[in-house]
Amino acid sequence: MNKEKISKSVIRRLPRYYRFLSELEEQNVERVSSGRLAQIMRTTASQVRQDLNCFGGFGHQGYGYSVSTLKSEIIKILGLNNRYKAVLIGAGHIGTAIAAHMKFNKLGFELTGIFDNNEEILGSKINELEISDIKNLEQFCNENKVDVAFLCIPKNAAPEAVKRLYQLGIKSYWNFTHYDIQGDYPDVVVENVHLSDMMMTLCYSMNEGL
Amino acid sequence: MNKEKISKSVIRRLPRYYRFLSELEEQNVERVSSGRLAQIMRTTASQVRQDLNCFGGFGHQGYGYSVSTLKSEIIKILGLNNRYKAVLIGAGHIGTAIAAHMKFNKLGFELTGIFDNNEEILGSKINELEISDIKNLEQFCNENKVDVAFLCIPKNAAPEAVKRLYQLGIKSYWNFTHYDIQGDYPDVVVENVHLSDMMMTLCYSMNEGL
DNA sequence: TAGATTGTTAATCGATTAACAATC
DNA sequence: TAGATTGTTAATCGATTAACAATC
Repeated sequence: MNKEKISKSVIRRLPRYYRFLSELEEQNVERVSSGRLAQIMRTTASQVRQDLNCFGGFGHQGYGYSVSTLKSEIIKILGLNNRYKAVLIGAGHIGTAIAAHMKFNKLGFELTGIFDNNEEILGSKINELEISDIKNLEQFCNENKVDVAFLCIPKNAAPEAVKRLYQLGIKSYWNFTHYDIQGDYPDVVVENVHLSDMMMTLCYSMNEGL
Repeated sequence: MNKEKISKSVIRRLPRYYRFLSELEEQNVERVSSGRLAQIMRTTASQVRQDLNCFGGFGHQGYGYSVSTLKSEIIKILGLNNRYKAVLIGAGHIGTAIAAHMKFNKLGFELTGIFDNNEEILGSKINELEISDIKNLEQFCNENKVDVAFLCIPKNAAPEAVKRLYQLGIKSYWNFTHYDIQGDYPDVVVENVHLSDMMMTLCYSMNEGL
């Protein structure tokens, strides 16, 4: 694997490679050329080869890429074989949907705890996993190794929650709030999901034709 | 407003300007310089001025930008005063969360219909809005103007659903599935939300330190 | 007026695309 | 061998940052 820092643009394309390679594999396609892959991904063969070459020479001249090898290499690169232990903070609409819907173990994660402060839902279950009182967060994290937190709480509750999580040593976040975690904790890994920003972008695009 | 095509990168930053300007307004801040705004957004003053200048000279030399003017200009640019009529297709975990959680009318939209094929949930309500049988989609869309569809269904149901929606004249989509709409309908406006891709990216970043 | 800060042009940086020799 | 297709270098394109004259 290459030493050079891989650019964010490349990384963001890797899951798409992974998805399309999985499809090809399901269709029992054995090999694929950069040109064909580019077609599927709606990009250029050049980009495909550039991207894949960041990580090593997976291809064979005159042949292309082996679908199964390439797929498993990308799994390794993304680290999907991990089982990072995750806690979900906030079992409201979005949090519940995430907990119930995501196939965590195909994505490198395992959901090990769900926390909320709403007494009405404490004790009820999402996919076998009980919703715990946020008061027990410290105890839980001290007893169980936790790698990452999924933040599905209101924005104004976020600073306090992150403060507690950070103190517990959790430095990776999947952040559905608009709280700017990295602004306060620069050493942290964050993936932001700003659904309302995306809606606004969509709104702009719909306008654009005018 | 400028004729030049505005780049996607700029557009994706507009919601963030909007959010931070709203915050400043709440704090009764009257004016803001590109430098201050850059600090809040964690970018450069240069970028702020370049971005804003795509749309016209909202600033005043030696003074900066008026928070309220700038905010309302960005609302206009994004089109947040619109009430685009939306239907939600699929009232599963994600669909329900979206319907219940998003403040559509602050984001340029109005949710006017929810459709599903699961008989068990037909008739139940999310925020006053009844879940309708997907069989009635055509009838509903013919009787009501619909501008955009939010797709929260499984991937394999997506091609069929989009086919029907497209035939009904709906050419804008907020797409939570992995179905590549633009591949099949190039004239369509799509905003994709690929939550699992984002999880994989997070997984990669967590790995990276190793 | 002097200081601040914009709008805008120029310079830099990074990402994408093209080209082609290497080679299976 | 001939054809296909990679890996990689070079060229292009676009986005970000720097610089500075204009001006409030």
